[in-house]
Amino acid sequence: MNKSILYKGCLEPIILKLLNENRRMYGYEITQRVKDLTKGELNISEGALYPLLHRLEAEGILEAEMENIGNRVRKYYSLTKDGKKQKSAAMSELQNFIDTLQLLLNPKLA
Amino acid sequence: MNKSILYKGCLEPIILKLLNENRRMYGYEITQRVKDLTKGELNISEGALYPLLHRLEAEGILEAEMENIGNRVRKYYSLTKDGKKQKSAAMSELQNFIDTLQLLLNPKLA
DNA sequence: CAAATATACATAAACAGGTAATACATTGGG
DNA sequence: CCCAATGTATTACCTGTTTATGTATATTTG
Repeated sequence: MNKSILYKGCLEPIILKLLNENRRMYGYEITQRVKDLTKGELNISEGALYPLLHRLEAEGILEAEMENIGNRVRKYYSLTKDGKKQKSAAMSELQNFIDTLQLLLNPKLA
Repeated sequence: MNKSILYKGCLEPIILKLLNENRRMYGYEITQRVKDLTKGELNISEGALYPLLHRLEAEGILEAEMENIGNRVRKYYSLTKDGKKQKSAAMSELQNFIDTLQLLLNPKLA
């Protein structure tokens, strides 16, 4: 039905991966990067993104620094030391998930 | 966190695929088959499975026939003609989802 | 120059699809 | 004889989304 529901639970590992590769990013930048990387397939909504970033910051997985760009404020996020461990765990979980799906879709190649 | 949440939305296409390959299956059989195929990784809970089977039957995607096995009753499900179309749609959605995830995990191979 | 669009963050309500627990009944093995 | 496995089913709850709304600045376009 609604294919976007498939992405439930994927957002966190995606963000951790992007932050691992890019050192620091701000929210809007993440949405655009993801849209770009997925050729428009995946559009992260703000209602999903910002609460998640706040939660990850509260959990000590991310740390944030504000920066003024003209009259605007940007909030840059980056991985903490804990976040890097968390990132590895999240990535292998996601990889495992994909592998398991592949087992289901194509048992013969297992 | 909870990796099982990743599988949200995957249950329907998985069931349609299994029924497409096996002509007819009953609920418990589906849970065991999935557990088997995924080497114990994915355990479908009854609270997820039965409501979904009922919904798909109500939507005309599946049809059911009861069968007595000794003193027990089994409910076999199979795809309707509509269900076979639905199955194709669901499978390509799931494949697209996996491809998109791969784009995110490994942009260089895209 | 006004209007539309893009940038940028944030929050609340509603929703969907799960989990976990519970229930009930039959069957087979130790 | 009890307990695990088989088999269908329902319910309360949880979680991570979507959708809608709000605020504000910057840039493009007719």
